Amino acid sequence: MSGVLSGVTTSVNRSWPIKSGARRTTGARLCVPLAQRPGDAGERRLAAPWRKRVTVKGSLLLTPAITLAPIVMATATSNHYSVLSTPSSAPPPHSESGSMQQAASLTHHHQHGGHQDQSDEDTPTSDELEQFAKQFKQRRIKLGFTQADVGLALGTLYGNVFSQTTICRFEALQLSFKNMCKLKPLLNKWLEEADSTSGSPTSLDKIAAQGRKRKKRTSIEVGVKGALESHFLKCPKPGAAEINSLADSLQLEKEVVRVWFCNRRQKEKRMTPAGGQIPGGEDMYGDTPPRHGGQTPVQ
DNA sequence: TGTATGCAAATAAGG
DNA sequence: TCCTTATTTGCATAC
Repeated sequence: MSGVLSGVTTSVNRSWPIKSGARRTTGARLCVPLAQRPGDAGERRLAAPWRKRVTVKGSLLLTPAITLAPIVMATATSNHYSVLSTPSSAPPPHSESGSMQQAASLTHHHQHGGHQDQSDEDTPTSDELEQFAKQFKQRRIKLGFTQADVGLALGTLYGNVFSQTTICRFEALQLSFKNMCKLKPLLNKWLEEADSTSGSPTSLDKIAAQGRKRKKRTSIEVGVKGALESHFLKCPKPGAAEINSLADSLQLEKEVVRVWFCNRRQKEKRMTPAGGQIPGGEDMYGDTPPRHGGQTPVQ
């Protein structure tokens, strides 16, 4: 579906070799936070990372982040990407719809009742989010949808596709609190739709408005990346003209190259010990502005 | 086959 | 117009 990127790059192949230290080799599939890894927004890796410090409506919630480890383990159901109307596999017997209704209603806990706007009134508490995520997952599985199904369905319904990854992280509470709040209504709508198999799109269109369509992630090939890298070493902050010619020679969008350099600089800074020296010498940009008191570690 | 996760591309916000 | 910083999101791959 989203395989097409207007004319550019989206290369197909794996572009990044798995680093030897990569976590995925550790075997266990724990929700191990990678916060320690410089440069990783480690917070997100925790289940409900926000629970440990988020203040909602003035109240400070602090349940151990661990609380919400993987719940219900999916009973594997085979499938292909399908949209709402077609559950991945034969939908499991619709038993226990009782508890299934809960998730949806849970969401409306605040939202309905009044019809309030997205004001703080609407902001779910982290407990509600946790609860919703949990029940969402249970219901999704019961309905016979995979995470990928849901992601795609959101695209179909709202014009806003999400990846399996995102749905997965939502369920595992591995998104930021704000992000969770943002996705929740969409998922809840989907849930309602999925339930009322009637299939008549309700007020979905309204939500579609939010739909920003994210550019498909460009996969930069290893060779190209190498070229960028070596260029970066020589000149970490190329000017527009340089970016243009680089983009030309590498056959990348100018914007892709620009963003690559931005991200690369960002990475460089992250890897640089807090107040410290770069393993290769002084500040390579030569302009390290004493910005806002330094970089804010991402917790 | 579906789910979990590392790394990084894309985007948002403020300057 | 482009930068920095922070955050969101997904590809690729491990499990």
